[in-house]
Amino acid sequence: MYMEESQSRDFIRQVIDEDNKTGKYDGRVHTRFPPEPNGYLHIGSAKAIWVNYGIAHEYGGKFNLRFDDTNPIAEEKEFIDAIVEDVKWLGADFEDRLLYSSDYFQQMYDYAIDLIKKGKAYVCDLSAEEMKEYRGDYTTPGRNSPSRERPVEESLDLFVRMKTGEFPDGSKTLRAKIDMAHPNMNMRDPPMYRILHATHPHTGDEWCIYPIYDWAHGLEDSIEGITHSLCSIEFENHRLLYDWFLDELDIYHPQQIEFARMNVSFTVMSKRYLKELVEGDHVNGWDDPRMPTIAGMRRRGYTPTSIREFCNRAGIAKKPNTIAFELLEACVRDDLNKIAPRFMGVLDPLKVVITNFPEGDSEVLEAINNPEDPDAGTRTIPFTRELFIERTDFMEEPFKKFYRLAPGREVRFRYAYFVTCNEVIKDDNGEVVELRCTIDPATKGGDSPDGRKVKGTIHWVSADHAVDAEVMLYDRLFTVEDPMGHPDKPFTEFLNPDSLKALGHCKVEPAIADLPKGAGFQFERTGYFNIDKDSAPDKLVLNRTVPLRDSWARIQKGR
RNA sequence: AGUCCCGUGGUGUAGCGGUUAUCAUGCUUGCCUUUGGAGCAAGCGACAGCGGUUCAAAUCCGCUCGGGACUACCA
Repeated sequence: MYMEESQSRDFIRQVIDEDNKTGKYDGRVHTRFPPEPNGYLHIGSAKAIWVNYGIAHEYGGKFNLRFDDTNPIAEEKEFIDAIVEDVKWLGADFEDRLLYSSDYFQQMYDYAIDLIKKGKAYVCDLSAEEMKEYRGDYTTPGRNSPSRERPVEESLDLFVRMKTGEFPDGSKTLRAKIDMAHPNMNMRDPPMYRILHATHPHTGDEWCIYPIYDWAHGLEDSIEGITHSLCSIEFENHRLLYDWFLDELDIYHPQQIEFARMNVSFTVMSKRYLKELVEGDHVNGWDDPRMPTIAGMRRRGYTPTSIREFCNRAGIAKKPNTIAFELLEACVRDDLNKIAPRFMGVLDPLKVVITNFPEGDSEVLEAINNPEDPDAGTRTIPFTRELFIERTDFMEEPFKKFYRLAPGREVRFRYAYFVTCNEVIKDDNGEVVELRCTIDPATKGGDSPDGRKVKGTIHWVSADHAVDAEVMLYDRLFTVEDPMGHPDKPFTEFLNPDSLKALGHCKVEPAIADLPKGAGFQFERTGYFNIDKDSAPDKLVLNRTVPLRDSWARIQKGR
C-alpha cells in the first residue's frame, strides 16, 4: 500500500517504499514504540510514537506498544500506567498489542543457550570494574577475558546456575564472543545477561538474570515480526551488534533504522533531567503544565491533534535539531482556533458602571460560540449596569495607536453596545478604580444603525453574574534556548522564575463554571485556556494553554 | 585519539545532474475584521569552504572546516 507519491518522503519512508518494491518483507510494515517504564513520556517520545505509528498506519501496517522492561531497578508500575494512557491519548492505536519484553524472557534465555552451544557466548567472571578495564578504549584494543576460552559445557552449566540464583549480583555475566579489538566498542564481547536479584514490575521474582538492551532488543523485534525498527541516532553504533545477534541465531531479521531525536527550544528533553526537575521540586510533578511531558502538555491544554501536527511539521532526518517552541505554539493555536468555543473572561478586572442602564435591570445578549465553526451555535450572555473590563483596555492618556477605551472615547463592548467613557474615578493614591460610561441603546448587539464606526472592540463580563476564577499563566520553563548548552552551569540555573504566574481574582463568564475538567476554550482577545484537573465548582482553576498571537505586543514595543 | 553519522534561510524541512531552490515557522508591510484573533496578499531570509567530474553540481567524487553519537553488568 503506497501513499500519495507526490507527498514529500522522508528517508525512512523511502527505505520502506524500496522494501515494498523488492518485496523484502512481503509488503508488510510493522513498527513498534519500545519505552522503558522509568519515567513519563515527553514531546520527544511523542515524536517517536508518531513516527512509528504514523508510518505503520500510512502503509496499512501494524504498530506495537512494547515495554522494554529489562531493568527492574529503574522501572515502575506507575510509569507503565502513565505511558499507556499517554500513548492512547495521543491516538497511536496499538490495538491488542500491549506487549512486554519481559514476556519473552524464557525465549531469550533459550536463544542464549543456543548461542553458548554455538561457541558464540560465554559466562564471564570479571567484575564490572575489571570488565571496563579489559575493554580498552577508543584507540587501544581490549584484552580477552580469562573466562573467554571456557569450555562450552562449563558456560552452559554456569549460565543455568546463574538463572537458578546460585550467584550473587554482579558476580558473573554472560557475554557474546566477538572481538575484543573491534573498533566499535559495542562489539568487544558485550555482556548479554547480568545477575540482578530484584523484583520486576511485570514478572515479579521469576527471574534473577536480566537481558541487556543490545541482546534483548533485536530479539524482541524479531519475535514480534517487526519489519522496520525505528530508533534514535545514538543506537547507530549498536546496529552492528543488533545484526550480529540475529545473524548468529539465524532468526527473522528486522531492519534497524535510526533517525535524530527531537529537541525543542527553551526546554529539556531527557527523562533524566525531567526527573531532576520533579524531584528537585522545581515543578509540581510530572504533569506540571510547564513540563514538556505529554501529561503536562495535556494538562496545559494541548490537544492530541496539535501534538501530532507538530511532529509532522518537525519532519524526520538524521541531523541533530532543535525545533522552535514557537512552532509548538503555532500548532496548538491552529487546532484550538478551529475547535475551541469562545468566551469572555477578564484577567485583571476594572469596574465599569453604565450610568444610563437601570440599576437592578439585566438584559440577555446573543454571542457567537465560534466564528470558525458555524455549527458551534450561539449562547446568551447577561448585560447589567455594573461590568468588568480588562484594566489594560483602558488608558487615561492613550497614545496614538491605542484603539481601546479612554476618557471621552467610544468603543464597542463585544456583542453588547457602543460604550462611551465619561468619567474616571480614582482612589486616594490616584489609581483608577472605576469608569463611568454610557451606552448608545441603538447599538444593541454591537452594530450602529447610522453606520458609525468604532476603532476598538473589548471584552467584558457582568459584575452581577461573573464567576471568580484563578488563572494560571505559563511561560517558557527556561530563559535560554538551550539550557543544556552551558556545560559550566547546571541547567537549573536557567529556570525561568516567571514561568508560572497565578492570577487570583479573575472574572469570567458564568458558563465557564459548567465546563468539565480538561475542557479547552478561548477567552476572546486573550488566549486559549482549559479547566485544570484541580478545579472545583466553588473554586475555578484555569490554565492558559497559549496566548493568542499578539500583534498588539509588537505595537506597544514599537511605541 | 579511533569508529560511525550528519552539514540547505534565524529554526525545522523538501530537493535525488538542468527548478525563479519547496513548504512551514519567524519577521516586515498591506488588505479585511463585532477578537489588535482568524483569514487574505506581498515581501525578507539558505545550498559550510575549496578543488574535481560534467555542456550543466545543492545533488556525484575528494579534501578541509564545523556539528553529533559511542569507552554502563542503563535503555
